[in-house]
Amino acid sequence: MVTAMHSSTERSGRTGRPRSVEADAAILGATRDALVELGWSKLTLGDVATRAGVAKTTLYRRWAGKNELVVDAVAVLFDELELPDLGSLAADVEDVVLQFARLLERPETRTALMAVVSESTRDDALRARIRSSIVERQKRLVLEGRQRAQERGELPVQSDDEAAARTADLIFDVVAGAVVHRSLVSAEPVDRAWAASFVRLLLNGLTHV
Amino acid sequence: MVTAMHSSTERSGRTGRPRSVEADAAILGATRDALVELGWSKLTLGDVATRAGVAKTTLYRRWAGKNELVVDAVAVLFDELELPDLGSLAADVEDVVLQFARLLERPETRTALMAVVSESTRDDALRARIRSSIVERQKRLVLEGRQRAQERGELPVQSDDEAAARTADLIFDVVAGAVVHRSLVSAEPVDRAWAASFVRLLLNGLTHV
DNA sequence: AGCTTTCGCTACGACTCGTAGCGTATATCG
DNA sequence: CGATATACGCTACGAGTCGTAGCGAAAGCT
Repeated sequence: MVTAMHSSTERSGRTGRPRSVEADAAILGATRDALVELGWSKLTLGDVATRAGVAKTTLYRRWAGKNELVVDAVAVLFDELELPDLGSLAADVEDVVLQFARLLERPETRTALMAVVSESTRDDALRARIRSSIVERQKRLVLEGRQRAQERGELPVQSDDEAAARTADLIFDVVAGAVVHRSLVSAEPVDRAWAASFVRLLLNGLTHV
Repeated sequence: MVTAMHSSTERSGRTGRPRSVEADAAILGATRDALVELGWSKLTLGDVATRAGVAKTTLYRRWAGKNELVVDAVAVLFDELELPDLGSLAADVEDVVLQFARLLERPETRTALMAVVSESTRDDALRARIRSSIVERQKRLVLEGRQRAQERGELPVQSDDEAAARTADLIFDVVAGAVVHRSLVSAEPVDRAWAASFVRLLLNGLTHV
């Protein structure tokens, strides 16, 4: 393993000089700034190092390359997403959709997210990193929403655990995929009107409109 | 305008030596080959030129850069998609979903599609190119499917034309987004089982399962 | 013919990459 | 305290890519 976990405290048996945590924060912040100003393709590690007030070699000591660095820099932004309790499943989902859309409107995430996904198609380690630090973390929103909807009686309880897990994955792909496609590919605004019609489709289906 | 249209015949008032159409085909083919072997990030225009048996300068005379070249090289693959008539809306959609998934399994499209979308977030001309040569062209599948379903009585006819257009766009984003997300982000297989449960969700909704 | 544009080729400066080597700084361990 | 171990900043480097310029030759049109 080239790069170990960064966020967690691994202050165990290590004996030498510890890595500066301030440098870590400065580098990730500088990476986001550079993404905003330059975008993915024109971002260089040398530039990030200068912005962070850090030597370029320090960057390479901590991250294997641009891909890994950007994933870490962007991942934290997704943790801001929260599922509110607005009284109904439709309202809850609609709110999260709008939150997610606002996140995708930010230049950092716009330019970085699809780029790292593209890179991950030829790099298994990178794909695993994206999954664990972004995708898998946000499935909590689906699980929480379903739990609440079941308590309200809006959704039936699935007895089979495996089937329930598959359904949750399906919903996640549909919601995240639709919002990403609308926002980044179709390049049309995800506003309240679109979110409302999407949620109606998601809950009632095409034939029950 | 740096690069003019390539596909259409613009054999009008031009007076000098015409551009070689064989070169065009060779370049686009070489681009796809290079995408398969190297992936987006390691693909270089010099390498493509060598593969195509063409001078590097010829490439730059026709395309502004890597982005535009790859969009043209990949766009034609999407025209292979066809909407079959299997008797029911569900069966038709399921089949297209599987076709689309197979297209996304190919290394060329896997690595290129998300990359150019990422680049397009900072390049309006590129975004327009993607829309006109890929996205907008494939909406035909949605329109055709709806038309057929309405004739079968599976879907109601929307009298308001604007509302109908918005619905078509919504469906397109949901279907394409879900398949792309499942295949490229979640990196899980889009098999018959997944396609079936997705179509069930799309037609009946979460609450009518 | 003459004109116009494309072609292949070579060469170029500018830039980025990722690494190596060095001396210095800052921690833990005996 | 000294010894050890690791991280740091800095400089320098070869390798590779970019996009462009300049040239003579080729291939169309009128």
